[in-house]
Amino acid sequence: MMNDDFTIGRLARETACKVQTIRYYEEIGLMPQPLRTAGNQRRYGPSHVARLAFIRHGRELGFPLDAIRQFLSLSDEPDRPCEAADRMARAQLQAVESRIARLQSLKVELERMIEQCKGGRIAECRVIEVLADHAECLHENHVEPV
Amino acid sequence: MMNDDFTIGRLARETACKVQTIRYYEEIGLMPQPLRTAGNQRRYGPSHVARLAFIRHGRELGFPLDAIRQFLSLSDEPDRPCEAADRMARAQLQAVESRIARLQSLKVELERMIEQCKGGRIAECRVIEVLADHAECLHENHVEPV
DNA sequence: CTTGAACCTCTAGTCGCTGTAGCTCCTATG
DNA sequence: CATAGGAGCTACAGCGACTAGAGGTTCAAG
Repeated sequence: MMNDDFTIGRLARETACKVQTIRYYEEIGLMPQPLRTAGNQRRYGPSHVARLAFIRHGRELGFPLDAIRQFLSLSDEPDRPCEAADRMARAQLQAVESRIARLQSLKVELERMIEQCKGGRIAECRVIEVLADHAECLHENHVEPV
Repeated sequence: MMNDDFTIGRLARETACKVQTIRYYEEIGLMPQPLRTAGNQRRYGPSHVARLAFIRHGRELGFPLDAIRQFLSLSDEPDRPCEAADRMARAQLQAVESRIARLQSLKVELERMIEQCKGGRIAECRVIEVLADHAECLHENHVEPV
């Protein structure tokens, strides 16, 4: 009926996801347990392809698996308001924006460091110097994880 | 002589680093084993403060511990050319730049997703839709890890 | 001398996979 | 029909850089 005839390898190719990753998603309950052949091999159908593509796309957009789990359960209730999905997307946007800001300030500092290094001996190396002495930085606020 | 009289907690406060993290750095050989009191507690001196500050600053600039390990061994040989340090800093800058580029394209896509969502039901939610169908994305290239 | 904050070791957990070892299964060819 | 080998299976270890907790000990102030 639902012709579940894709092997895990086929599913992996279809969705550009590694085989082990699919098994991992199953283990943590993100992908449902598929049918098995008599010889215990997994067999998938189109619904699995769609679900895995959804997950992978979410990951590519930087959502953590937990957010994706929530998106998936939201998408199971098409009549409910999409407020929650919207909120999660906005939160992710915020997270992305703050990481960009953080990386921009790192970039500036690294550039400054590199530019001032005239390629002499370690003793005069600005790169090492700046690392050694935080006071030489312009930015005090590079604290959250990169 | 070198008055090693900072406790680990004091060192942690001094460098804005957690106590466990200091012990972890010692475990992986990034920080040297300090003196111990008769009661087996660690006692640190100014050189430890400097070294840990160096490490933390490197981390804040996004360098992996391995790069920091190299910086540290470079700074032990002040007469050698600083080429290697320079190269590492440039590599880090490149990494930062490519992460910024990647995040910028995520940002655009998230904004598009959010902007088109009119806040109705899940069934019409653009956020869910875009996640479900990769073809709705403009960017094909969001593949590397965030 | 007592209290309690800070220290100690050891272990396990985080996140999202990735890799390996040592099997079994499936299918295509001879 | 036998066999080869690619693909599948489970189970577990490892990555990076910490972080958290249990359960015990030490230190310094009062």
